[in-house]
Amino acid sequence: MADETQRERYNAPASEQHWQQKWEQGEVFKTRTDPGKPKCYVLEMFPYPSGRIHMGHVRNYTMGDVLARYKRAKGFNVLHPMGWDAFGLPAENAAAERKVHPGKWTYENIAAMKTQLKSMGLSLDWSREIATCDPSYYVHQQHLFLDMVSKGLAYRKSSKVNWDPVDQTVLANEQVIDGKGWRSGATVELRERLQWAFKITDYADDLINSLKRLDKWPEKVRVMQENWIGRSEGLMIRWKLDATTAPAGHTELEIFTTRPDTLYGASFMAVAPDHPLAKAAAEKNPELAAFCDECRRMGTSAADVETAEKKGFDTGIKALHPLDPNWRVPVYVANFVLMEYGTGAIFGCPSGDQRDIQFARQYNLPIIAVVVPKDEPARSQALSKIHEGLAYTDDGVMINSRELDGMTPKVAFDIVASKLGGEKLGAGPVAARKVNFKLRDWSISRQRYWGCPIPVVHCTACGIVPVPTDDLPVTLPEDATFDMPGNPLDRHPTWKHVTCPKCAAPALRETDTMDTFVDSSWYFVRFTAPDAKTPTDQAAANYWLPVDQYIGGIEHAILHLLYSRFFARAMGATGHLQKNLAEPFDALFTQGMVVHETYRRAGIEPPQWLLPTDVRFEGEGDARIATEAATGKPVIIGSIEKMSKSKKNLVDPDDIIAHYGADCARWFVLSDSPPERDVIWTEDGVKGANRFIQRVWRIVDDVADRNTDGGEIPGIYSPEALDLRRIAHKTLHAVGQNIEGLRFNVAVAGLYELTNALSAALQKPDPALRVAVREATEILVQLLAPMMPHLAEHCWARLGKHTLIADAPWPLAEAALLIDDTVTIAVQVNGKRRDELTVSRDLSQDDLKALALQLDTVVKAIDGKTVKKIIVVPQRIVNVVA
RNA sequence: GCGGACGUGGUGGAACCGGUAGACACACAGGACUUAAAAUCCUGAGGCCGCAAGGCCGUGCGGGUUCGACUCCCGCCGUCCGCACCA
Repeated sequence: MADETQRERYNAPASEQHWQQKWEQGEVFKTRTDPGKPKCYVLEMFPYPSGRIHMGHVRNYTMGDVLARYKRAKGFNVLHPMGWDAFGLPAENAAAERKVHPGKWTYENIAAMKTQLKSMGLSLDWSREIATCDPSYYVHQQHLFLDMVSKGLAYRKSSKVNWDPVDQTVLANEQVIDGKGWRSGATVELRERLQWAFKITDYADDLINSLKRLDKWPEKVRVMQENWIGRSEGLMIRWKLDATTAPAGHTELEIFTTRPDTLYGASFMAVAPDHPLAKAAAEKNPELAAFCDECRRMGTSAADVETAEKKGFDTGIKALHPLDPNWRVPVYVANFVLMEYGTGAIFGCPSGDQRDIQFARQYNLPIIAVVVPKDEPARSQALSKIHEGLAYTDDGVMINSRELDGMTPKVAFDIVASKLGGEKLGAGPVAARKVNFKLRDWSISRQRYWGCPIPVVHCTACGIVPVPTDDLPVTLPEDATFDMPGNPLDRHPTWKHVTCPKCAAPALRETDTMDTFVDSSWYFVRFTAPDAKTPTDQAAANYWLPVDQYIGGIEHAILHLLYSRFFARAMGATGHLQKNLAEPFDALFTQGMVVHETYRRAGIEPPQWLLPTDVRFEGEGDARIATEAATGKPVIIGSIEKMSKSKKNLVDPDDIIAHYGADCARWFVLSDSPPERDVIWTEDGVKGANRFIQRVWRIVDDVADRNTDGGEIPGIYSPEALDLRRIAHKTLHAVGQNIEGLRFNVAVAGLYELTNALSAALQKPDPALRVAVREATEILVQLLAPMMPHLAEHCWARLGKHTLIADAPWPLAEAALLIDDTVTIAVQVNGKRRDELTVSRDLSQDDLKALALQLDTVVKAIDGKTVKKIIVVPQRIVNVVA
């Protein structure tokens, strides 16, 4: 037996390199489509090739890898691919700043990050690697695009677009945050432009309804998507305008409402400043025109909206109430009415809407309560609140509403809908039921170089002509310039000048490229057949899809996931995927961030942040004192925040892997914190993980030294051996369950327990334990394998195995060992724990009751009172009620 | 404002379907080994009272249901996140 001083420490960096080579040489993780085997598609959101991986990547890919390796061991044919979301602005910014071509920059970054990912020992099938910037990928995207054009799912529309004056590009609504560009932070302007868009609104209903079926998605994400799509049922109502007051040509005003039941509470109409009626009225009214301009200038940021007053301008126009033509309602232009939603016009019922009541109070408009609680005193309270300016928006009964009085709002809604639906205004009905969505079509045109070219040609004679399939891909020109703002493709001297594919006349190429969200909306499909000549290989797609477990950050909860869901449907409609697939991701998991303390120089404003590696610490716990390593000057230990370049609270995965090894980093990010929550990166935690690795190695080395595998399996195990076997098999069972449920932190805790039990057993010289120790050690190593694959391989070899643990099947737990012969049962008196009993598990309830009642502690607690009843929960508890 | 999640020791957290709260880890304290340190091993620890045995309290707060509540229900308080004038 090697004594402790002789025993070599586990050399992680050397071992890890060795085993990574073995895996690569054996093509261990190469996946083939095999309909004979059950499949499991594990996918982590692919990275943007920024240049270096960060701890967030380490956490994300480790989680996926644990699941992938586990499923492999369980006998699944696992697809676990990796690629690069490689188009996007940073490459162009780098080109402008450093005079390096975006392609060169991107591919160099990919090479660097690929090396880093490989050093993590992930069980990836690198033969399926995809880079979305590669023509071999985007050629298929161009095919998909043209097929979507022919199905009407991609179309051009003139629309107001969000123009980012700094990035010189159009932004999707989703990329505008509080009125500012999501990348540049510049205030976004509105411009009219012809844009390519995807008809995601065609699927609005399906996208919202299908959310119900996604029961393995976080509730939070489903709710976010539901809110984003924003379905509401209501009524379109056309109001006749009083001809003596309305501008010429305007005879009616159509509004959308979800509350037609409150029509008798109407006290005003309001239109958006950009509404045609507002514009027409403004033509003859300079004051109104000025008001509309002022509204347009008003910020739309959250802060602006919150503080902004409800402002309006009475146009003098009157609308005729649809339920009473003698009732004239004034039409205002109001700053809180949005042109983009509904018809850009509303009717205001102040008593039932908080915005309306504010508006009405400001302009002295009538406030008529129409819905109030059915019974007192709630009704009086609601009425007085309305009087104070608080709208009543809950359910109740109709009042002040003539024929609707006494009805519920729901019934009133239906009555109004059918009444007005049956009446005519001109050729059409006065009102019609309508479902409205907040979701807009997805505008994909970007005035950028580093994106997928939109494969169409503009011909003066033929209009928009698709590039013929044989001419695809339309590739990006290499010799673009990046030294000025604007679109490099548009100012390229020759690229856009082509002949029309239809009439051969000189024509112009489309110079817009696609939003990079398009690239990531179908990459998971391409992974199933990355070399197919067509965008998809149906057989492969049918076998592999949907993705069984998708793992990524919550920041993609809305856009990426919604777009991917749309693409699955659009690809079904264009024949690239089976139609009934629809949902691309069966289960979704959103992992938490990696966070770290922040450090800054003391007494300096604005803050000067320091890297953790530049700070020295003295003392422990709360008494820690930090100084700057280089100068010895005091450093303030700040709050724990998401690792970011700006706060410099970064830990470089490369440093950790070089020093402690990938397994250590992997183990750390899996430990302690539940995977959906943030994990705090600490040096102590990493050291703890490293201690555990060394401890496992010592145990395995020790067990191997003792050569215990020669032992005969005894007919009867000693009680101690049986205990160890029980712990091993119970842990085996629990770790499997916990990995499947992605409760990695709980799995880790179980592995610590098994390790503790094993070290305790090793301290005992009992030879009867040898076989059980050997068995428990092998189980431990196999359970560690998905999480710390290199260490596990090393231990496996040390235990004399000549195969890779990566190829070893997951061990089977012996069912008999999962059940204890004896159980410890808590004994309560009146629900308070007083004692415990260790008894045979099949002891009868009556015997158990008798035993419990004999306990001194129980007798004392009963204190002579009559025992009323005794509750026995088998194998858990006895509760004496006295 | 609307929607969602969460609240457990010094810290991260565990606790199956309502059944012994605090597993496991970090930090801490004490001890062993060592000339010393590191490494390793052992022990202790929710709070209060007590030498101890033991007792009382205890999962944000207040109620309720139950033989029994971290878990279920009602009402508060607090933290975090998402959306935001969506008619």
